[in-house]
Amino acid sequence: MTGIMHKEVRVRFAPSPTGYLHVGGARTALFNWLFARHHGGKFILRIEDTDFVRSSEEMVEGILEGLRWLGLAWDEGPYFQSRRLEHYRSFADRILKQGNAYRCFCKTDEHADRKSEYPVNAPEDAVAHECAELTGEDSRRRAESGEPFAIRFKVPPDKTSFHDRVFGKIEIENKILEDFVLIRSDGIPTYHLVVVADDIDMGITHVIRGADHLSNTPKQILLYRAAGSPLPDFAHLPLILGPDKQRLSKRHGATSVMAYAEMGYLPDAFFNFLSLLGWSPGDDREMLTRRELTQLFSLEGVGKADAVFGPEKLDWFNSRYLRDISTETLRELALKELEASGIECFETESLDARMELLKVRIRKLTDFSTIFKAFFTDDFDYDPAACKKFLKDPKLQAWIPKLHSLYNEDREFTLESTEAILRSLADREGIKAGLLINAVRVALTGQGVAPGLFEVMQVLGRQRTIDRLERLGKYLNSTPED
RNA sequence: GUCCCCAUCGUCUAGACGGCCUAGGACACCGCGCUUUCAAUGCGGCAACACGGGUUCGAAUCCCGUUGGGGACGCCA
Repeated sequence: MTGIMHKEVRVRFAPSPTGYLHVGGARTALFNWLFARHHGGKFILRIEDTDFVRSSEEMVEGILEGLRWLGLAWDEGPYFQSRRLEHYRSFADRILKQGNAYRCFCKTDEHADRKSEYPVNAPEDAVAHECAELTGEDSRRRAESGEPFAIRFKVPPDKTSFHDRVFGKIEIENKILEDFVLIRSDGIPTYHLVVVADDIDMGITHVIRGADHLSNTPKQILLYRAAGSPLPDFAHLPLILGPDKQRLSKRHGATSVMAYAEMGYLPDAFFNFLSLLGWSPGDDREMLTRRELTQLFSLEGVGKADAVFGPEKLDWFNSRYLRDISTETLRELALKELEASGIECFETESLDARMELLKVRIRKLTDFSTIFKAFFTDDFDYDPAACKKFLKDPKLQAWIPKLHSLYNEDREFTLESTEAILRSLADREGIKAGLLINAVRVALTGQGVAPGLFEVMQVLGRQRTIDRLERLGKYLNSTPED
């Protein structure tokens, strides 16, 4: 156990499958992964599913899916705590035999009562447990007679302190700690026990987890001591909060990692964004590859203050990654997105040209099936705002058919010819070209904003351009002026 | 209520030994340029050391207090 392996860094991500992988958990996993990779160590996945009521198989799958999407491959596991119950029991027995724990025969609701009282009583110290005073003889006899009991850790007097790699020295008075349960009366071990037992067992060298565990750490340290095991390094990560500075929750919208996948974010962008939440390389760099991140990551760069999860910057990262991606990859992603949205894409030949036009304008993959839908299907609507802005001139009713027939006669239909035709029509009519251009943009894309109009014509092709002009003509005729 | 922790622009943050900080970068936002709209891009702008005391020749950086925020106090994890 010790010896040859003692230098290898071993970290773990230990989610409980009572929900999907949320951004906070993902960030924790990410930092663990980065730390392991940086040190050439192992990243272990452990599922903490000792809460049988709330845990589910489905959630486990969801968590694995999220980790895979983010590209956080684990080196060992997943280990399931629900399959190691015997192990924890023997760990607890050992503590019990040593006299560092005792059987508690109280009913569970007795403690519930006491708990409801304590904000009123505001006791200095934790409530005492009379079962701690039971003699070994009594205790054993009652246990053997079949009376149900829990096993509680006997918190020793004095103080407990430790050095956290991000928060520094943490110290508490042990008397504020209640004798906590190790094994419930139904025989199922609790979190504090399993986490310590497993971390010892799996040779975890660095416990990197959310700061919500900071005040639980002293209890666990007591357990390490009782077990006679050396302490791992602890590094608690500041929490991720919602824009209202409250703990991130469903109220804040999407908190599940897979929701971001579905909204069209790229895993690399999300990865990069997450890596900068609570950590900084120390300089101004922000666009960082996994490789760079791995090289740069260190616990020293982790800040202490909680971070607000603001999606605007994620959007920016995403658009940057989208822009830098290869056309082939983008094409595949676009096709996947269109398929998922039930859009049948026409003319796959000019797809790459369309990608080129669109890539600097999209912020999310879903933009392909929403605002830029008209680049892939004829089944699109005119954006009401665009109509209001660009189709209001009644003369358009005459100009659009003219343009339609001009393009119909234009055999070349090149970038140059299409532009020349439109501009000369504008000249003859004595109007600004922009007026026509904007209207035609609505005709071709349904939107008020799009890539350069004549380039759009090229990627759509002559026939489609003509058809769409005709469609606009009909639309203008059928719409009563206002 | 008790204990623990945190505190730089709206947001993410840089800011090792206190002086290089009239506090830097990025996102967002606002102008201007480019332009057929948008995006991209270039330039410029707005905007922070929570507050109060110390220590010091000198503090965003150290100490104390206040305020604010978060977390933990379960036979949940």
